[in-house]
Amino acid sequence: MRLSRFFLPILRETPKEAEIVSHRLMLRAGMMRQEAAGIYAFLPLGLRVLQKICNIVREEQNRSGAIELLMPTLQPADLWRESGRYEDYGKEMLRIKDRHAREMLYGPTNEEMITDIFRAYVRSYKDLPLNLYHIQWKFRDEVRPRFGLMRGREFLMKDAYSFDVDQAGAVHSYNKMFVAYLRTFARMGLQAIPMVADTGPIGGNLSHEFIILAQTGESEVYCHKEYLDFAVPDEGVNFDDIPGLQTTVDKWTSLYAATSEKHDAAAFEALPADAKVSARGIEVGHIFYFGTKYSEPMKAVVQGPDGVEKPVHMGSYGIGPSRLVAAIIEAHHDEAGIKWPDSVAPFHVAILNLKQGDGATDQASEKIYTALRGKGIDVLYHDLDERPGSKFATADLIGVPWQILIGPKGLANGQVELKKRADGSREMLAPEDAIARLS
RNA sequence: CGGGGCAUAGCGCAGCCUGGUAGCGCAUCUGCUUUGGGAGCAGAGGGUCGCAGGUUCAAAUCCUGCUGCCCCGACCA
Repeated sequence: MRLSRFFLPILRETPKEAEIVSHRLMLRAGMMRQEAAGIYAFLPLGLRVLQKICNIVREEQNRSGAIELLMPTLQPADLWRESGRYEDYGKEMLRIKDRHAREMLYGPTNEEMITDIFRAYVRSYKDLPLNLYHIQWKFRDEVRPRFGLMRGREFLMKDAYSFDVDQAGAVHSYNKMFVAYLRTFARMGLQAIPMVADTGPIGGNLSHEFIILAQTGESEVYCHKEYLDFAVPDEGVNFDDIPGLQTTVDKWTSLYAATSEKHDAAAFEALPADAKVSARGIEVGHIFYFGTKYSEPMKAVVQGPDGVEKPVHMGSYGIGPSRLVAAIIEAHHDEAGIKWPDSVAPFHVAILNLKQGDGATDQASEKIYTALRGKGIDVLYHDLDERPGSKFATADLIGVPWQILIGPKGLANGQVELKKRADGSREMLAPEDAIARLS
């Protein structure tokens, strides 16, 4: 992508409404724009990151055996009357009437709808287990939205719903998601720690929040230090290996880890002094097992081998991709801007032509640009007529992992400079070598 | 929802107390010079001062009401 043909509205100064670093940097980097309290438009750069995140989420959901579908944002109120949650949800739910005065709502979550879909088609235990997910916008009319994408009212959520004949099956489904989540966050450069969680209005009795540690986190969390070094299962993990998955989950839940709501001060104090980690955390995922809470009132039943109909055991599993954009920035930034992990970077490499209009640098830049594109690499070519300093600042701000600096000085020796954004390291290379390095 | 604050050009702000020509920096446009860490000079464009009432000869400025947004707290993926 040539910057001259892209839409990247960089802000040199920070809009005053932005308090936390991810919010500031997203606005400055031209990733998003606020349209109302807690409601944002994703601009092209932000969308690229969001899509990368969604794709990782999708790959890991698929790998674990979950199946993607897409439910609507608007739902009929009647479904929610069946579960009893239409009244329970309160003002957080955005209620709407259509032209026929039918009561609708903008979905804050989808348990009722997925249960409705399930019960319409599934009759037999032979069709289970089943895990259906979608990635869709949600709306929760928070009293006080804040911190940009971190706590918006409209947010993108991946929500998966599992269906099993019995509790043992449901626990395995839960474990699959547990492991899929470990992998998902790790791939984004985040060390997420599963913590014992409150089940909240969704209900149930088996639940974990996946928390990443960050100074600007919204809640106090407490955990054992060893979690920070635990290895995440590799992509060869066998999701059908019931005891194997259980062993992994047991390991990841063996040590103390809790958010402030579930904090047990005595248990935490009992840990060795150097093992105690008390920090701020950002919730990036939440998984629940809630049994027959919805299947029973909504009559989502299957016949077992014995011919008896029983309500299915369900769980639901959320990840907030839009919040993750902010969370990743909180974990990966410095004074100059964002430092995207490769896996979610909006572009893999930025070419900075340090003397636009100069025959030699123009030619070298074009050549490298074409070569990288030919290899299918996401490259942003800064081809505007700006001074070097300005190009450096822009590239550092938007956080592209690699920068190729092409200037007259280097070219005089037949070299360009390759800079790694993460640690600022740089080296002079022949253009072909820089290209090879990035391939 | 309780408490606090803000609203003046795209962004950041001054002006308001003490009413009288709407200003500064950055950004934008034109030209020339410049080109390895947010360039210099010269010129230009851009604002119903959040909205609605009121006071006054006259309101960005004083008064009343409303709306939007931000922060702290309570609540949540």
